[in-house]
Amino acid sequence: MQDYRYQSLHQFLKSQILHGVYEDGDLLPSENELSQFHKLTRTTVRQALSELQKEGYIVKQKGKGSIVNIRRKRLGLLSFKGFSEVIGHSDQKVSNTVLSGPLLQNWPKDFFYDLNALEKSARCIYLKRIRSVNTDPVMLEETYLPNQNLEGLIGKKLIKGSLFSTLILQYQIEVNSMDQDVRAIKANAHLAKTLSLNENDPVLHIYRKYGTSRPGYFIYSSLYFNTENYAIGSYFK
Amino acid sequence: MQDYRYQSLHQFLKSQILHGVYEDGDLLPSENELSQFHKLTRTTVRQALSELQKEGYIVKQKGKGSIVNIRRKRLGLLSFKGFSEVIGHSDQKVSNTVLSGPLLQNWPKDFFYDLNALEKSARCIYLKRIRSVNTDPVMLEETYLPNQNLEGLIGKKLIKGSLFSTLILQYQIEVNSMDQDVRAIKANAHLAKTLSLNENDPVLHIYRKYGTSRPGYFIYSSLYFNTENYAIGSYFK
DNA sequence: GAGTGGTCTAGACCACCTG
DNA sequence: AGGTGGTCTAGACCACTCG
Repeated sequence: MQDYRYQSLHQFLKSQILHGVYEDGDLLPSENELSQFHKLTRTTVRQALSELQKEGYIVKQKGKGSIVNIRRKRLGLLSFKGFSEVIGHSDQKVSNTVLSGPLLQNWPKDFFYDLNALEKSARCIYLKRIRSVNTDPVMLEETYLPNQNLEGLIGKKLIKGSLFSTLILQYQIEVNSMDQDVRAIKANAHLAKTLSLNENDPVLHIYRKYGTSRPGYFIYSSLYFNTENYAIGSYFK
Repeated sequence: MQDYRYQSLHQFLKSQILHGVYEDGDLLPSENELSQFHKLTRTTVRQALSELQKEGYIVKQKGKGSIVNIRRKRLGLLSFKGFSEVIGHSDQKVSNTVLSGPLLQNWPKDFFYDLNALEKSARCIYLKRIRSVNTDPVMLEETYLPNQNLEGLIGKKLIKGSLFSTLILQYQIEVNSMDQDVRAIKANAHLAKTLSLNENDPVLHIYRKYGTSRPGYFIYSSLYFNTENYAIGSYFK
C-alpha cells in the first residue's frame, strides 16, 4: 500500500488540510506549483487532486484553483427540516448533548448486527447522545465502537463535539461507507420520555453500520427520531 | 456541450450499453482497441471509461477488462431486509403492481414540494404502484412527473415494469440525484387497508425529489412503507 | 507469455477567471 | 495578460489475469 506517487501526494495534502495548514475556502497550491515542488507531472498531481475531490476535501474551479472544503459533503449526513420553513433556508440551531461519555462496556446481548470474532473478543466503547433543534429533543443516538487500538478515547471529550472528527484526527480512522436499515416503530415509555412524545407515537428508527478506512473496522449506531415537527432530510448523488 | 472527445466516446458507449449491444457481464473492447478504433489516446479513452465507472455502468478489473454492469449501483435504491434472514442473503421475491397507470391529471393542492412556474403550467403524470415481498404489500408509491416532452408515456406500459428504465430508454432522462425527507407517521384508514396494517400503526413515509440529466426537470414521489416485518435497507459510499 | 488495466512522464493547446 | 484548471497527445513501464 501507499506505493504510488499520486497516493503519497494525496495523503500529504489530506493531512495538511486536516491539520489546519489550509483552512476552509483557502486555495491549494496550483497544479503547476505542486508538480514543480514534488517533482511530478501535472497528470500525476491531477490524479491526487481528483482523489481529494472525490472525498470532498476540495472543490475545483476552472481559472481559479482548488478550493479547500472543510464542511465537506458527508455520507448521507442528516439535516433537520422544519415543516413550516422554506426548504433550504433558515438553518435550525442544532445542539448536541452527550448523555453517557465514551464508556468501556460489554456488547449488549442480541446486538443488532452480527459481530465477527475479533469484534466480540474486544469489548465496546459506548456513547449515548441527544441532538436537539431549538431545545426540542429530536434524535437519540447510541453508538458502539469495537475497542481496538483506540487508546485514550474512553472518558475523553470529543473534538469539536464530534465523534467522526475525533476519530480522523486522533486515530486516522475515516468513515467512508454506510449500511442502514430504517423502520417506523412505536415509542416505548423510555423513548417517549427522552424524545418528548407520548407512548405508542410513531418513531423513526435506524440501525447503521459504518465502514471505515481501517480495513475490517466498523462502527455501529442505533438512532431514534421524533419526526413530529422535523423531517429527516438527506441528499444523494 | 458535448464538445469533447471523451464525452462523445462516453455517450457512444453508454448508448451501446443501454441498447443492449453489450449485456450484463460482457467485456467492453479493451482500452487499446478503443483508442485505435476511435483514433484517440489511451488517456482520453480512460477518461471516458472513468465517467462510465462513476455512473456505475462498468466495473474495471486489472488484467481483465471493463465489465458491463446493468444492475448497477443506483441512487439509494431500496432493498427489503427480513428480520429473520441473514443479512445479505436469500433475496426476497419482490413484485410490482401498477394500481393506476401513467395518467394525466392536475397537480394535487398543497403539493409536498414547491413547484416552479414551468412545472405548474404543465399538468402532471401520475402513477400509483405497490411493491410486495412474498405477497405481503410493503410499499405504496405515488409518483408525479411534470408533463414536459413526455409524449406517449400516458397510458403506456412501462419497460420491464420500471419507470426509470422507461425514462432513460424512451426519453434519455437519467435520474442522477435525490433529495428526500423521511418521517414516521400513523397509518390512516386508507394506508392501513392498503398496507395490511391497523389504523394508527407506525408507517415510514418518504417524500422524494429526483434530479435528472435534463436540466430543470425533476420527478416527485411519495412513499409509504409497512416496516413491521421488513426493514428498508440502503447502502452508501 | 500475451493482453489487460494502472501508473507516470513531457510535452501542447484551450477555456475560464482575475487584476 | 498571466495564471488556473480542462482536454489531449505519444509514448513508457508495471501489476495483474488467464490460457
